[in-house]
Amino acid sequence: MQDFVLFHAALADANRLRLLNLLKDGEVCVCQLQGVLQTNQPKISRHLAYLRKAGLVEARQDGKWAHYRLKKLPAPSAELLAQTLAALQDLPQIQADLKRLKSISCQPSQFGLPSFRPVPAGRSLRLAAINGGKG
Amino acid sequence: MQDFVLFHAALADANRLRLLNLLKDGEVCVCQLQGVLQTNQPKISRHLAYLRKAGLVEARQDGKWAHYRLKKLPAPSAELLAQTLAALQDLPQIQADLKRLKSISCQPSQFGLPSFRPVPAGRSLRLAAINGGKG
DNA sequence: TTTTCATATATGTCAATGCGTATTTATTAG
DNA sequence: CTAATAAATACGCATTGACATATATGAAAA
Repeated sequence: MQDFVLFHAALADANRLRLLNLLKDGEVCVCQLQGVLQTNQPKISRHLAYLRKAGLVEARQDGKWAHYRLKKLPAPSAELLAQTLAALQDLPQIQADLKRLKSISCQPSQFGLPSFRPVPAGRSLRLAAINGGKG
Repeated sequence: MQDFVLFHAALADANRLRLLNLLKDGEVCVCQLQGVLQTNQPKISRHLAYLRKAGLVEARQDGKWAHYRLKKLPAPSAELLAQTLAALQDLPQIQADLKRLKSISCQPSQFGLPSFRPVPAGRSLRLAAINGGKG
């Protein structure tokens, strides 16, 4: 019972719904999430931590970047989440978020490029390449 | 967006999930809901009011009794609620609730439940006076 | 090494929510 | 009318959650 309560509580927040929507097609870097939601970084981090504790997402650390993705859920929850995300697609803001995500690469400082370019996120690029042959 | 948030917030409570489950097969009197959940009356009333404001249930007044039922929901929410209720059916407490509902008729005074739970320890002079004066 | 930067967490404040108790409203009975 | 009963609401309190600011951690750069 408590599982259901926590599950729905995790979805009962606009920021978290937007975050989950951004993760629906694969893992995304925190800095991009911040760029899309246009808010301060601790806020993103807190909501991601909430989702992590609720078991809805998991994180992969890659150097100093953290990439989040949806977690594989047990049967009933997986269906519910999928259905919720599907229903959200009608909302203009949700569509705008996805559009914006595509236009934002993983550039932490939004107003100045770092001297390196980690990876233009998403797709099939493997950051493991950087991990293995870093340098 | 806010609709989704309110919807999930309404489902993010064990009492409300149990209440919705009890309503899934048709309208039920408040006094029966109280009998099944075995708790004080204002608690039931408050959660029902919450569900009413969230648009998930509606009430029918019948003399001094109130009967609640699930409200017809717009497409995405209806599916989500149905799926949630279906998933709940696996829980022992949810099954027990339904079973008890069938065995309870609409006669509130039978349950012997006060509208509030009296203080356990002696020391409440007013309550003692009332109880003593009556009996 | 130190600095820089991306992310996480600690802290303090404020609003929302849930609870138990008490009271009020509305309806029926005498 | 008064009394009794079903349900809703008001009140005080404790817990939770969201937020902004500040600080800590940890990895890469210089």
